[in-house]
Amino acid sequence: MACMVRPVTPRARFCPSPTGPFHVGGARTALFNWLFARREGGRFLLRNEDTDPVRSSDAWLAGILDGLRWLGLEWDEEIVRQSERKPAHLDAANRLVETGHAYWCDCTTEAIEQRKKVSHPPGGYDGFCRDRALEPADDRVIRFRVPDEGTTTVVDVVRDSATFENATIDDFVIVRRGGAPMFVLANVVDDDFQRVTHVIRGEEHLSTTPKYLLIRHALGLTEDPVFAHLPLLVNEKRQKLSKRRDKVQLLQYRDEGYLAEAMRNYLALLGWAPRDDEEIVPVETMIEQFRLEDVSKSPAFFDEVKLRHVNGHYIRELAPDRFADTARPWMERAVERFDPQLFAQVAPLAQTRVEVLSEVPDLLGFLFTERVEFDDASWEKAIVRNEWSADVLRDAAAVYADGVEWQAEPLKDATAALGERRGLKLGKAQAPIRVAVTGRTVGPPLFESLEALGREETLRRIDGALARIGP
RNA sequence: GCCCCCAUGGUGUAGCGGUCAGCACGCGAGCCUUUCACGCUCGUAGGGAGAGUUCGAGUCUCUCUGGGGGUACCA
Repeated sequence: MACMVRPVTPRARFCPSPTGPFHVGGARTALFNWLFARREGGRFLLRNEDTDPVRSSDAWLAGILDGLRWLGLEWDEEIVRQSERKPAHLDAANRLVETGHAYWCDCTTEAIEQRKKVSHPPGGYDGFCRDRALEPADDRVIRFRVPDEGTTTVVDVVRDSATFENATIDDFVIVRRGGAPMFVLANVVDDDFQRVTHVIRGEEHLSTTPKYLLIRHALGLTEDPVFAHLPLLVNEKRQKLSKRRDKVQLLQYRDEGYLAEAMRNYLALLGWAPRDDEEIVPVETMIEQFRLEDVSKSPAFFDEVKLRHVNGHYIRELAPDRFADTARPWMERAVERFDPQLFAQVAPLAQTRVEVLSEVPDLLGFLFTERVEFDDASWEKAIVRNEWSADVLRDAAAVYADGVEWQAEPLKDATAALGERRGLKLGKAQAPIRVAVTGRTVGPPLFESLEALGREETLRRIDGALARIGP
C-alpha cells in the first residue's frame, strides 16, 4: 500500500509588536487567524514581536492580550517571546554569511546618501560592501545579498500571486549595528521554529514577503507557508487606519460600551461575509463558514456607524437581566445616586433605545438624581410654546396626588383623560409632564418612568416645573 | 522616483459568462405608537473609463484613470 500522506495540522499565528495600544486592525488580523485555525482544526499561535527594544514594552503586550481575551480569541500554545529568540536569529544570520547569502557592511546612512548624490541609481542601498568580505564587528550590520536576477513570486490565497523582480529589491539589513536582528529575519526564523503553515497578516506586509521568501530559501527551508494578505482597514479618506488620526484603540470601544460579540462580528465583516444574506451571525457560524479563499481583496472602511448598528442588535438580543447587569457599570459611573433595584426595574426601558452602553445613563439618568436638568430646547418646545402646558401640569398634579393607582397603565389612562378634557391627545398632553419630570421631550416610556420614580418625587418635579414657569 | 496591490450604490459586501445585479448599514416615506426607539413595509442609489475575446461580460484579456500599500540599522 502506498504510504499515506500525513495530514499536517494547520498552524496560524498572530504576531503583534507591543509598541502601542491594541489596534482594531490588529484585532481583525488576529480574528481571521483565529477563525481560520478554528475552522481547520488547527492551532492559533501567538508571538510577541518585541525585537525593537526602545518601542516595545510588556505593558503594551498586556493590553493586546487583554483585547484578545475580551474578543474570546484564545490561543493554543505558550506565547513565544521573540526577544528571547535572539540567539537563533543571529545563528541564522551567521549561516547566511557563511553560505554567501549575506555579508557584513560598514556603510553609514550618510555614506550611502553621499554616493547616491554622485550617481543616481534607482533604489536605496547600492551594494557597496557586497564583495568586500568585511569581518564581523559590533559597529557593522549584516545585509542580505539579494540575487541580481530572477523573480520571487508570492503565492497568496486571497490575491492569487504577486511577482517581484529581485533586481528591484535592495540588499536589506538583517542584523543591525550592535547585533539586533531585524523584523523579516526574526519573522522567518520564528515562523519556522513555531512550524507556522499559514501566514495570515495585513496587506502592508505583501511588499516585504519576497524578502521573507528569499531568506527562507537561502536558509535551505523548503515548503513555504501559505500566505494570505488581508485587505487593509482604512478611514473615510481611504487611508490605512492610523493611531494618530483615527479612533483605532480596541479597548476604547469596549470602554464605551461595545459588546465583544458585536465587535467580533463587525470585524469579521471587514473583508469577509457569511454565506447567506444575514450578516449578523453567531461565532459558530463564522467558524463553520470561514474560508481564506473568500476574503476580499479591496480595502475596507472601518465604519463606526455600522458598528453601532451591529452593537445595537446584540444589545437587544440580551436577556433583560443580562442587559441590566452588563449596562450597570456605565450607570454606576455616571449617576449620583445609583440604586440597583430601581435600575433592574427600568433597564428594559433602555434596551431598545441605545446602541452603546455608555448611552444608558443619558437615557435613564433622570431617575437617579435629585435635580432635573432641563434641556433648553425641550423646555421651549413643550412648555413655553404650549400656552396650555401649565394647566396640564396643574391638572396632572391634582390627579396624580390621589385617586390614581401608581402603576403605568392607570397613570396613562388618567393622563389621557385629563388631556381629553382640554381637547389634547395623549401624545400632546404627555409632553409637558415628560419635560417636567425628565427635562427632555424624548426619553423612555413616560408612565413606566413615573411608576419607577414614585408618586412623591413625580409631584415634586411637577411642582418644580410649575415654579420654573412662574406666575 | 521605483516596486506591488486594489476597483459593484455614500459604506460593507453577494455574484464565479446569460440574474429585474441580491443582502446589510445609511438616508427618505409609511405603519405601529404616550415621546423616542424597537419592529414591520415600501423607496433611494451601483459594476471608474476605453478597447478586445464571446452569440452574450460586473464576471476573461489589455490599456488608461483613480485609490492605496511598500520602499528604515520600525514591526
